[in-house]
Amino acid sequence: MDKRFYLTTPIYYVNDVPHIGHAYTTLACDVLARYKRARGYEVFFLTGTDEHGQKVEKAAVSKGETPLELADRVMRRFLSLWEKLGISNTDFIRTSQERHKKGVRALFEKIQAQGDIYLGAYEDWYCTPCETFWTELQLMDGNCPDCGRPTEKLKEESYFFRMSKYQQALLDHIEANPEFIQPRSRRNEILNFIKEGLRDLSISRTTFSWGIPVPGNDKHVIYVWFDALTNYITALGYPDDPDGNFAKFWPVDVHVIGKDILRFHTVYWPTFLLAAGIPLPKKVFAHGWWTVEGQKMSKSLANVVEPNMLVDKYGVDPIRYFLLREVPFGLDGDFSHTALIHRINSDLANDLGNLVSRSTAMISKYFDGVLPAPGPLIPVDAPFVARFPQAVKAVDALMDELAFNKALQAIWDLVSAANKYIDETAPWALAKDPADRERLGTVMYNLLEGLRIIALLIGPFMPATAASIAVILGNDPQDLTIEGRDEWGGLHPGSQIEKAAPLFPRIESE
RNA sequence: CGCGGGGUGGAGCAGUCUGGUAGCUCGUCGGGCUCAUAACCCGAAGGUCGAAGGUUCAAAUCCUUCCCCCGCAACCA
Repeated sequence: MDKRFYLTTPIYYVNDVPHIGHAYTTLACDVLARYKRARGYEVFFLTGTDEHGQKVEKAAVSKGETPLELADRVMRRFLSLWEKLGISNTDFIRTSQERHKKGVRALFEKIQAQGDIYLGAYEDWYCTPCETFWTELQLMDGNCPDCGRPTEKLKEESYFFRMSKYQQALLDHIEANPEFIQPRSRRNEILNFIKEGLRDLSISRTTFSWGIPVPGNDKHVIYVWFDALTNYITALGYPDDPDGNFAKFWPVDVHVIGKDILRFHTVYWPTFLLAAGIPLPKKVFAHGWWTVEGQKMSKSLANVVEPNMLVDKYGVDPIRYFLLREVPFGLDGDFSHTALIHRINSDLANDLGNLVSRSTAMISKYFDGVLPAPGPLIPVDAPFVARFPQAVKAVDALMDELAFNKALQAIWDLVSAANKYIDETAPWALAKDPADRERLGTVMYNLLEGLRIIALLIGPFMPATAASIAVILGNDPQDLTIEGRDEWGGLHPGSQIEKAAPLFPRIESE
């Protein structure tokens, strides 16, 4: 098996400041990246910012700064949020960086050299905010079919990419690779779109200058999507590949995106790559959107959820947990404070936090904090112990499907089982009779060993919590490796167990 | 014929692709326990799965028709 894994977030457009949607995409990738690392993979986890285009140019002008100054400013907000959320990206690419521009030019030239880019003229309706051209047929009452705003008729000299030429090849690829577009409903959407027929795509603009000039023709800048999508290979070093990352990590294992940019990633990008003779991504996964308290997120409603504020109020791990647990990845979900508080109190404080508290309290009380050696298992132990290897396996499969909420469910089944195990074995009763000393030790060992494995599995989702539990168990909090440590029996009898302070205080309703 | 999402016990949802005893979380009610963050464990009540028709030995799940609800200014994952 190939122990390398490359995954990406979209690069975020600097015309907007970070909100919960950006955080969601990036967190999902971070969890997957951490999981794969814990499984012994060499992981390349890329995120970054998309900085070119007319909208950025206009926004900068209106604020009296240069586009690059604006990009610098907004880019830093993304960086600081990622730091705050514990994002473990390998690289951060900016489309204004020379390494990127160089790669974009190279890709453009390569496709051009083989005859799939030609200079033509464009006469169509242009929606400036969407940066998209529409044909007369596509317009709705003369307005942009996507956003409904007015369009203007533009005749523009433009370079075109022969996307139509790759229609069949793309269809064949999608048919032959059912995993390519996830979830499946999205795949059908795209198949229908392609079957309606692909037009050649305009891939240059002459109406503004903040972008990458077309090689050999300074009047044109390269279309922002051609520019932006290429980040996925320029970050690896395409075309020169000085560090060997491109050879090592391409094709990408998964592009994680929001559902709004599906077409760009499953039609435009793959056809560019086909034309350039570069292998296609293995998977594109489009997740759903968040509403807020039942309503669409919007600036006018002032309900855009600001991730920094959330983290300050509730802590990083609870937010990471909530976003990935609450909603199946791929479907839309609703963000509400009551749901968040409920998750924190119920899942984190009552189930997990309390489990850690009661377990370590008993070790402390009955064994002075020294982990006893387990004796023979009796029938009540076996099903409990047997759950763990099953769950480990299930979580592994679910992570590969990006089914984060199901993976967390599977882990929480273990937490519940552990709480139930305490109830069934009633250690407090065993503690009363010295004759049950060995039995009590067995129960306590099984409990703490279960906790160790639970903490390992939780690690990618809640790194700080996993580290805290590791400390409590006397393990190295820096090392959250799962591979090779997920088998039953990893705790050493005799090690010192700390009596834990509450991991997650309950949030009392206001 | 505009597009998209949805209608499953009180609430919020999964299950629908790959038909086969209707499931989860919360809430409610009852019980147990006392190690623990008034946390934990068990049990119960509660649904003709929007409607009608069809296919089938069998349909929440497939097909047909219909009804209802939500979103579609901008921003954007």
